Amino acid sequence: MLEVAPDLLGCVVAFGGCAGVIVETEAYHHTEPACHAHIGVTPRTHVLHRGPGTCYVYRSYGIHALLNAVCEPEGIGAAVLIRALTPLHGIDEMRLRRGNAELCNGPGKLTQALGINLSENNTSLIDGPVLISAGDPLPYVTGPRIGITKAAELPWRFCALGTRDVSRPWPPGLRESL
DNA sequence: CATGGGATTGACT
DNA sequence: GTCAATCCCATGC
Repeated sequence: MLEVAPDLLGCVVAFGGCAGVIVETEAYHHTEPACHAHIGVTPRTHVLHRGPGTCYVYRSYGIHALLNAVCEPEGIGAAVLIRALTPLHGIDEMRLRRGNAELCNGPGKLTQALGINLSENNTSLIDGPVLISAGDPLPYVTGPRIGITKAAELPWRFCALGTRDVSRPWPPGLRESL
């Protein structure tokens, strides 16, 4: 889990003609209360227990879809939240959905840019429709996770260095790495 | 069956 | 910096 989250930095996520390089992730594990799987297996969280390569999409604040990659073995509830991408392909299509705002520098923004919604929940990240393919490792820094109220002190946020495409607040050291 | 909280964003003071 | 928007689902009566 804590290996997979930084490993995903530099990987490519693709959906419907659009693609981007992952530059920011956060790790969630059922042993800590910020993870949805912490409460156990329910109709909502069973997706988190289905094993590596499963796509978990859920709606936050009633508005935004957040994209996760399940990565612990089957039966262990855990996932990596994809928080930001560097746009790679289909940028025109992303702009149609996002307007002139930033395209992918936030978990709710990137799903809107790629067109991912709740119907992609519980699908395969290997067979599609959402695809994640391996990429070159990126240098990164760790920090506390963003926007949560429980277990906020765990340094389970992973940000690639040398890119402006991560969500705010930027971690210390990012600005200097540009 | 009613209620409340949430891994966010964008607009506004 | 603050705040509302708004849907899904877990929880409690």
